[in-house]
Amino acid sequence: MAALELFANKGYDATSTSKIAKLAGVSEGLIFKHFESKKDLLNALMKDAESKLAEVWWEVMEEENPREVIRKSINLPFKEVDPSEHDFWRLQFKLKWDNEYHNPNKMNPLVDKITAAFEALNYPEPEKESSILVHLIEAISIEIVRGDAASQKPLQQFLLDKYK
Amino acid sequence: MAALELFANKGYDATSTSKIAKLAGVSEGLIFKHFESKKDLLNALMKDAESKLAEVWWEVMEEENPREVIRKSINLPFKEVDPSEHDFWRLQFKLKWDNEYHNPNKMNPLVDKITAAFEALNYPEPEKESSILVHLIEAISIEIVRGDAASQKPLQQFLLDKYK
Amino acid sequence: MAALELFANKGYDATSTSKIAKLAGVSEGLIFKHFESKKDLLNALMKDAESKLAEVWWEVMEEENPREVIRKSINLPFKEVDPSEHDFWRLQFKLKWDNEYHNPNKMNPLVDKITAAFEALNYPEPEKESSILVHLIEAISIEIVRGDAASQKPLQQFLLDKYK
Amino acid sequence: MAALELFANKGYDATSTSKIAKLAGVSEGLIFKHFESKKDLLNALMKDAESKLAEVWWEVMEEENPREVIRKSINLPFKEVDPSEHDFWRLQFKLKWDNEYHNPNKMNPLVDKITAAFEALNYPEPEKESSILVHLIEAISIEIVRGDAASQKPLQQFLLDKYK
DNA sequence: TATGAATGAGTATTCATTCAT
DNA sequence: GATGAATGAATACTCATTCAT
Repeated sequence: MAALELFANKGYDATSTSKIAKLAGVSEGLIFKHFESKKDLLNALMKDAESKLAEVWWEVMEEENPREVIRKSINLPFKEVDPSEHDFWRLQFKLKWDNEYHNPNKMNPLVDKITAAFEALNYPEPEKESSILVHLIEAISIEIVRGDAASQKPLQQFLLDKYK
Repeated sequence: MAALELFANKGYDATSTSKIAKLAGVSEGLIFKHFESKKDLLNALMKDAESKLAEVWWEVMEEENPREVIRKSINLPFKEVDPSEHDFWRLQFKLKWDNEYHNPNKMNPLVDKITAAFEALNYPEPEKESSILVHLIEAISIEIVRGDAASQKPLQQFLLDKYK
Repeated sequence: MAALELFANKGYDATSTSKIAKLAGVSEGLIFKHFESKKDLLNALMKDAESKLAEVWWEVMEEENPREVIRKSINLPFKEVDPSEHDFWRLQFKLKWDNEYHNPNKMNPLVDKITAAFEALNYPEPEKESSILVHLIEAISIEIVRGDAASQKPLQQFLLDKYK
Repeated sequence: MAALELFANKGYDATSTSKIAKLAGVSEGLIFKHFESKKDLLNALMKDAESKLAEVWWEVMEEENPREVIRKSINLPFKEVDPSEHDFWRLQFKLKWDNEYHNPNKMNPLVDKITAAFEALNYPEPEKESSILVHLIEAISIEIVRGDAASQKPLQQFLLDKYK
């Protein structure tokens, strides 16, 4: 959608409803028939963030074999997605900087899953191992949704080997 | 300065020049005597980013001993700084999302230095090792300037041990 | 009707067609099937003002006995009416302030009838007597439709005595 | 002022800030440097209503002789005023219909003063006499500020004689 | 150096009205 | 007869910027 594209690229505050309307090819008034306010439009866009995260994490979360949990986690950022999805995720990461939208516990389920995997594999400090791996997954994801997949690709195999 | 505080907390677009003036306790007109435009004010704030980076990296960059390079790099995010500096760095990281201000090569000197260190230590894939360590350093820095130093602190010793 | 209630309470300009539609429980489009425009809706509401006035005045106008004319005129504002009618009359009085709807001759028939009565009773200045009594009738009516019947009630008998 | 003129003639809701600005020959923005909001502008206009009322009533209120109190009260609506003042008073009367601005006790001081006068003159029902006279004064005032002074003028002497 | 009055373009949002279904 | 999607113009208000003092 037009709003998603603009919010993701210019930011929420720098995107006027008139620009959204123009890009979407509709009248400005129509936006406010669909959404109570500009903020509400953003909220609607963010609404399915949780379910989308769950969907992306699905493969990891249902995995029982700890070694596979690690492997699949590392692969997460490298999944090929419809590039239009990048807008969505870019907006997600951007809003981490907006206190109103930042939920520091959002990654917890994944962190816990990976921690359990490291535990099962008898790593001496599973929480810290997990914390670091999740940092890496996020950092790589950010570079990729920002458009720099090429520079990150080589890290995939490298990490897979490292954590084998 | 007032502008830095507001830009860092609310974002550039959500911060009006009138709010800056009010918080700074000066007239709105005065701002435009000092800076040509609001953008110019932001630029001035960002101006010393490079020199500040260099300053922060100084210890690392002048180090000759590769093992020490790694150690000092890991310690970078944990340096105690005047908390007012957090505004500055928070703004830096925030603007990474603004294409106009994002310079993907900003980290290069540090990356190169760390790569050379890993090379000297005969790591088989020094570039990738370096790339990953820098990702971690950035990820940890972000959490810290966002206000969550506590959760990151334990990672310091853990990383120091891991890379010893 | 919903429009009458809103026009009478909030005023014509402060009442949007969407609020009317919502209160009436119909679609906004429907309003414009029934009325050409918002103004036309107001006109329709005002349409029967004249006939309603005539109806209210009926008792007075058909009276032959001058003393009875005066008595019945004084009683006019105190007639018990369906309180939903207050919306109608409140709107009437409110629109007196709108030049487009103010008709300074609206009261003429009543004024003339009362003047004739005072004449028949040999009052020396029947026009002025009439003018004043009509002022009083209107002033009392206004207070009553505005919701303050209690404070006006005592004036009824007082005036009846005064003009006996 | 421009706002007063428009509010008095078209009504508060029917008067846009852009029309006010245009009539006043200033930019729309300037209005909001002087007043926080359109409502605040109206409030500012109404602010001195009380002091103006007191000023107009002054002659009556300070009078000791009851006969003179009545006489001066009757004369109140007929005082020659700068016709620009009519805008002010027209707005006052108009806002009586706006619950937010209607203060039913506004007339109390005058009512009380006149009641006392009728009492001193041994009228049997001073409150009702007062109530009626104040109704008349208001009704006449309304006609005059609405622009119909001519039709009301003859009532002045008539009332003076009646209450002598 | 500093103020504060002034502005034109822009903001989110609401409005009365239209029209295809 | 009725709906609901759609719109262009208007609304109250904010913005970054200018300039006389």
